[in-house]
Amino acid sequence: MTEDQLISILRDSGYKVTPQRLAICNYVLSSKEHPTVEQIHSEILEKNPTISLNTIYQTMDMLIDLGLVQEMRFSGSSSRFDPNTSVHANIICQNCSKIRDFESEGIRELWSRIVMEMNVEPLGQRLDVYVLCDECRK
Amino acid sequence: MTEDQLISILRDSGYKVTPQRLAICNYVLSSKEHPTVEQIHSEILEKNPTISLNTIYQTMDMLIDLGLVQEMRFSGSSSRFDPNTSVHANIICQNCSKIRDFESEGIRELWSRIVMEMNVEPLGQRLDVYVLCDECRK
DNA sequence: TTTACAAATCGTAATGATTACTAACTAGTA
DNA sequence: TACTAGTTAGTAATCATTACGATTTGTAAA
Ligand SMILES: [Mn+2]
Ligand SMILES: [Mn+2]
Ligand SMILES: [Zn+2]
Ligand SMILES: [Zn+2]
Repeated sequence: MTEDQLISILRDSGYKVTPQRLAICNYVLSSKEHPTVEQIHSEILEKNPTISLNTIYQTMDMLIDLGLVQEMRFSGSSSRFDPNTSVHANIICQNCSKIRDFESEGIRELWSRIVMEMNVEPLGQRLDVYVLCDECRK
Repeated sequence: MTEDQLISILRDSGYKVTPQRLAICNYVLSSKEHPTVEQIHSEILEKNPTISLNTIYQTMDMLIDLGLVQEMRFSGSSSRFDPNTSVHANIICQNCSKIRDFESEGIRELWSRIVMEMNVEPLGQRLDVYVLCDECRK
């Protein structure tokens, strides 16, 4: 998504466009790390040294409201945020907590069959697979 | 699972068999509600009026260690515990938070294909579908 | 451009679920 | 029966998240 597109979405939904929001959105929406608020905060702090942790929380609430990110809660750690809201699997290492996305035509197709079998209208989904990643298996 | 089987599992794993543990396990392992610690606690209190909330937490940790339950964290509410650790989907109402399990040969088969495509050795999984349940759609 | 105002931000306080601690208790064993 | 390591209950501490309020700012109307 371009910055102009993002700005349109914010304005259309009645959200004001602020430098803080742009900085946070730019980082989060392009992130592959499924970052925590703390990670987002320390990243943004480098260029915007007065930004509040609270603003990160509020902006994540906004992004959730807009359907642009999904919150993922875990035991033993704080929430992580996923800008990929399409059907995909999160491959999560039980040891180091790294998360890798897996997306494919196959998984979308198979998941849509499962949804059909369940006979529901999904508003969203969370498909986690818990593994030991290659590094942690060594 | 019978109580005798449960007792064997506890003993074999070096856990002592206490009345508190039996009461909690009997309730949780047969529950379909994906209960919270609070729900478990108030349920157990009726027959065991001095049981501590802390004991519920510790027993849940034990059940997780034994692989007999899975913890599910959510935004806006406390953890819920699922005694069904096999491959299944949790159909979760975004409005009233009720959770319904969906299990079938189809979903197990399709999920195993997805796992094959991902080329991982799963230690577990969490398949959530977010919906509005029949009641909440009215 | 200036003004008005609702919304956003920041810093901090409050909340609440979870975890840590510890003295008293008990299941399992010899 | 007596011993001991593990367990429990009660409570205190933690810490991620949410609530609050004074100040600032984006937006749109004048
Ligand atoms: Mn993801
Ligand atoms: Mn379930
Ligand atoms: Zn790892
Ligand atoms: Zn509902």
